[in-house]
Amino acid sequence: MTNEHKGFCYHGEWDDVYTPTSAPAASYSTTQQGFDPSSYMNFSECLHGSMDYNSLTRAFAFFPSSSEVEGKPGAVQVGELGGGDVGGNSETNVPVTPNSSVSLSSSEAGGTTDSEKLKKEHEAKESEDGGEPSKKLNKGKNKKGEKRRRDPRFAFMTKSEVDHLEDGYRWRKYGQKAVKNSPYPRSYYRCTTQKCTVKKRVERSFQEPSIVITTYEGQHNHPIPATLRGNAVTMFSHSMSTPNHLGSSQGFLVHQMPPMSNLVIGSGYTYPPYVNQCQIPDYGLLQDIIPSMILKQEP
DNA sequence: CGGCTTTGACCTGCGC
DNA sequence: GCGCAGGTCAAAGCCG
Repeated sequence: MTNEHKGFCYHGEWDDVYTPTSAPAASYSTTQQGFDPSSYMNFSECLHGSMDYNSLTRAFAFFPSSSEVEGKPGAVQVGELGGGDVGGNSETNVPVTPNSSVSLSSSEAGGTTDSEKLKKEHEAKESEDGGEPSKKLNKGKNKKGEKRRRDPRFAFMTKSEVDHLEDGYRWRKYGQKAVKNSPYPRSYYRCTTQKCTVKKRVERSFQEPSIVITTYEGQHNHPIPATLRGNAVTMFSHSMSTPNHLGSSQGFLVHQMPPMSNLVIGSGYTYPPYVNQCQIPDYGLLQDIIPSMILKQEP
């Protein structure tokens, strides 16, 4: 069988989860302007702590569309990205790409938008953080009544017949849930490395069952285990960082990033919700980009 | 026996 | 306040 990397990718923070069952009110579109190849990083860097998630936004482009969110490929829902806390990754001091631009849909341009709503939610959360915790987890976690922290995340879509794609790390499945309006369950994985809190969710698009949506949450604080088959990570890293591949991949960079001027990394850490999503709209030659590590084929 | 998956129960957040 | 859905826990079972 064959697996293709679908190339959709986004990253964000907790609530900006891709949820095939929920439809956002607003849609965003991005322009197709210049791209700086030097801003690319490889996938292993994405997964590893050597790269921060904001860099990822520079490495990919993204294109969330509300009309596509209902489980279609490349459809993502982005939510709040603020919060000032990125799961302890306060080192996210990312150089800003100056000449990015974005064109927003009318729903974004005026009136009450998702971003506004999310901003309000963000403000509510901030006020909540500053005040009394309204609710507490009481299952061992958050024993001190701390509000649950949410790590930055990114996700990508992969055309694959296998749900759990090899990415170089070792994962332990800790849960599986049925997803509303989807016949396919969502699986929850944790990195098995001690003290590594990275999680990932794997689900299958119910509209395109061949597409696997993988959402990573958090950053690995350890090297990739040396148990990879065929040094796949190296291959992947090379592929992902080779401009020729990018150039030949038929629109790997079709979509441009939103204005980075809105991207404030650090203490402020506010940027528009869509900034953290990225998508590779063309699925054609992504096998050039994605190595066998991810595109591994099952017998 | 250790590591992993499965699965039901439980918890949290959110919308109505 | 209630119900729903997502997320997590943890016991039980499986497998090498």
